[in-house]
Amino acid sequence: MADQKLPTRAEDFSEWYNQIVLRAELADYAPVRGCMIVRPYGWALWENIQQALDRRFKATGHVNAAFPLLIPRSFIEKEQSHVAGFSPELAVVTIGGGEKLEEPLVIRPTSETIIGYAYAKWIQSYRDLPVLINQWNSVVRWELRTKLFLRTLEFFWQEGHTAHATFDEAEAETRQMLEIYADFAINEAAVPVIAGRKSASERFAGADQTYSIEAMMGDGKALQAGTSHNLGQNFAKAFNIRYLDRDGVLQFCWTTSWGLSTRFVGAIIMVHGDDQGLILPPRLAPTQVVIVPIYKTDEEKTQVFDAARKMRDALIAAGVRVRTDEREGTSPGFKFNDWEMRGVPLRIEIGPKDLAKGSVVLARRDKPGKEGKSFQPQQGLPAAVSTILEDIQAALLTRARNFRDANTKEPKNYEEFKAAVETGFAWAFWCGSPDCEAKIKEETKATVRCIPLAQTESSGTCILCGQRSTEKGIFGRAY
RNA sequence: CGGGGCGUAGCGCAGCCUGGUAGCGCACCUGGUUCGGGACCAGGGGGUCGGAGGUUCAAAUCCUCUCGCCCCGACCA
Repeated sequence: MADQKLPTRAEDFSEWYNQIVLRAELADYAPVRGCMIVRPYGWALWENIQQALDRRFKATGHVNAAFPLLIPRSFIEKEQSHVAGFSPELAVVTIGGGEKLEEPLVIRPTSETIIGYAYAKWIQSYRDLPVLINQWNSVVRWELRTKLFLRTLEFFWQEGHTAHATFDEAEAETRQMLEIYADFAINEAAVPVIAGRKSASERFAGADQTYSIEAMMGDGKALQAGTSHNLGQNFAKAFNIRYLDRDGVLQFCWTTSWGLSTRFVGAIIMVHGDDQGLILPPRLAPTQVVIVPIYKTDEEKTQVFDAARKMRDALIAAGVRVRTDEREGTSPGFKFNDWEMRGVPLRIEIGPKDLAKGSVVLARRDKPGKEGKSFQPQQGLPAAVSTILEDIQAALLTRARNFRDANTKEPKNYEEFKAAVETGFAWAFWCGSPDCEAKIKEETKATVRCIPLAQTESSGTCILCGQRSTEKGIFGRAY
């Protein structure tokens, strides 16, 4: 049993990640380079992410729809910076039904253009606004370097697209969706994120303003976990999305778009996972509780299974996502490790000794070994389990936040800055010039992840050039 | 696309240097003993050695080309 242990995160973070994805059966490699098969367990996690987000979208007035996968190439070319940004990574269909197509079709890398086309047809009057549509789909971007969940040629996401009468409304929408992403990340995924504005160089192709939520992974690197764009009137002008205002004047709409992808699964893995494997936040875990029955004889087995199933049913009735592991031929010890690899937040062990005492053993995934184990009476178990799951959820967030804060420095000078971004984030004033940004990246591999919306000081000097500056950025090496 | 590494059973690898017709561990199947932290014994199934071409009596092994994957860089959610 030599190969049962994962490499530790300290040894090889990248390999640790790859193996968790494969061994927890979240995803597998596809026959096409850079593509991913999302396995049922990974998809179940994604479905829970979808539900948590979709709920929030609906609550803020958005509706879902579906737009086509294939887009006329000319559409992509209508918005200048959009085509410049995306053309290198487009997959293009040139043959259909055995015939060369008159106009090649691109497989959507994102849907601003096709949606712009539709919105232009649908919107006539200010009375038609705002339009608040989201779609759950997959998109294709021909990336050079891929990694399961974090960057694949095809990835699953949601993309929201809205149209408004004024800049202010569009900006409010952009910021609202950013807040929704942050709320989701923190309260559902227990992933602490920093919400902020992107620098010009990191802006979405075709956006006036891009906002993002940024999280710190277990190796100190940053991951952009969701983005929200104020597209200004760029796409409205490219696709002629116009409305007649109250005064009878024809105006261009103001549009937004925002997306969060299966990359977020990668964030959950890298934020919470430990050297035993995955740790899933209870609110998103496909299985929140696993019951492992322990027995020797057939008679014990019957009794233990019976008790385990009753317990399972009581937990289901209490709204807990629970399953019993009734596999034959594997030892309890194996099952413990197996479910720890898969990140199940709470394990219930039940055996003959527990039946005799009317108790069970609970083992928390977030606290390895004895420390996380406790005896619990079978009476009132569902309530106790719910409480513990909430406690785990909170503990994961606290731990992740502490880790991030411990690895976030406020360097006084450029030397300290360089040291800080070796291991984590640096929170530093930046003059805003692309030159300084580029030079910092060249010298340290770190980039401005975002300029946080929550600023703590009103002015200082740029960490590189020393010019007066009014905003601090979060710098770090990014995935 | 540049640099590096690797393709041999589902997974991890040995064999290759020095050609002789494929092996180990894990996993899988069967039976038995086990079972409160990754069990053990016995038996068994599974391979176009990434692909194509070449050299040779004979190629996993030598030569040429090719495809793919992983890691590191440049670009990105």
